[in-house]
Amino acid sequence: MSRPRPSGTTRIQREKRSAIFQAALDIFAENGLRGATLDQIAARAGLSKPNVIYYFEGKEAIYTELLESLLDVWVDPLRQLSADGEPIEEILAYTRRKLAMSRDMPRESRLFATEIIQNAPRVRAVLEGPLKSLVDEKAAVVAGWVREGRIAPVDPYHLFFSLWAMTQHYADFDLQVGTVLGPARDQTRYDDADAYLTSLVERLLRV
Amino acid sequence: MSRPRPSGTTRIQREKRSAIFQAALDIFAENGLRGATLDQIAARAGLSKPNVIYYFEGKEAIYTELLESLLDVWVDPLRQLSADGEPIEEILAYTRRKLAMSRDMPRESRLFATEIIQNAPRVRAVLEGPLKSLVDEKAAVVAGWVREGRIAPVDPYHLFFSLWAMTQHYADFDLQVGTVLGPARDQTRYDDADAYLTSLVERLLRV
DNA sequence: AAAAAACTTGACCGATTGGTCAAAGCGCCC
DNA sequence: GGGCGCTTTGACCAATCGGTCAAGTTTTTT
Repeated sequence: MSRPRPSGTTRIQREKRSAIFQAALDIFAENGLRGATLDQIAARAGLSKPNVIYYFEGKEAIYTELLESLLDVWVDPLRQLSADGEPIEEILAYTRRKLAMSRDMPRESRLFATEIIQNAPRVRAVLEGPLKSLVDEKAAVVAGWVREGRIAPVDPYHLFFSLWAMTQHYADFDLQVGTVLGPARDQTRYDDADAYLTSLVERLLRV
Repeated sequence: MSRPRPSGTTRIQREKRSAIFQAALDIFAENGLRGATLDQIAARAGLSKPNVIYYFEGKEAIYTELLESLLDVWVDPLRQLSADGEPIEEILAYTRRKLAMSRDMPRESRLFATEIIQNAPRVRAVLEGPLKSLVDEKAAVVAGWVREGRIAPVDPYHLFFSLWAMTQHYADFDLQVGTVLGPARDQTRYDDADAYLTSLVERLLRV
């Protein structure tokens, strides 16, 4: 409240706020909110600490704004799941979208994972509202497919849980996956995962 | 180095060290190493901060000792996977052991999850050594079952990844699971998960 | 029961933390 | 090019951090 926010949005504001978000994503994903420091974020963004505070109310504000700005992107793959398509193809496409997000946005995945593990005091409302509604809606679609006999009987909610778990695992537990697979399979990791998940979904859902 | 460790192990030492471990498990699982404070741990254990330091070298020592003491328990379910049993029954039993661990040891699950997500600088050696060996050994068993045509062809490593991911998901993402399922299904959550995973494993592996 | 050993803690310390503030720099429009 | 508002920062602050220490209390040993 005490600090007057700049009124109009200038070019510099867009650039610097974006740089801070990028830096904060790195730092928060690796250490969580409490484990991250403003100095780390400022250093990574190439700014001084007071300068960071000039653009955001404080450390927690960076965290919550970052989280909220990512939530939409994060649940978007599920939004695209269409009741009109061929059921198994739809679920396979959803699985691939989620796996691609693990490959291309591992920091975001880790950020959410850390937040949820630590009881998400900051995104609880979003989980309980929009996310739950969306999942309920799409679960109903899957339940419809089951009723029509177009896929094998399956609990839609646990199906989603397992898809989330398996795809996000490759981002969140990247270190473990890399260690167990060894350097030889570093290149093909996500291709192998894609093939495995494709086969799993088909076997699970084919009537 | 400076502080002389007590020589023999007394009753009080066992009790207090155990109390500190329990408290530390709570705190570390929720905040990670950097996010946890000695004051929090001491308060939860019902001790003064200097008293905690009396029993451990420092915060990091509590963390690493805790982690190491849990590692054995954590990978034990996989160790029990026997090449002599009926393949699908063996993998189902393994899945159930892992799911039971999520139900009964959620804090431990979250502690490991946080550690791995944050690049596990402290358990890397264990991952690269003993864990990798164990997984390689058991993956060979599964590969053997595939070769003999006793289960459907799968990549053993990705099979393990998916089982880890799905079972641990119920502990690590408990808040999300609970929110999506709603209070009505709170009681049956783990029974439903068990039924779902049983069906998934059977459909995935049955020839 | 007395001495030794083990245990406990209030007071304290230097380092780091999130955040403030006044003053100096900079860019952009007239 | 001069002025005004946006931007930047060095110096600083109170709070909290991990950890120390000397002095006391309790438990165990003899």
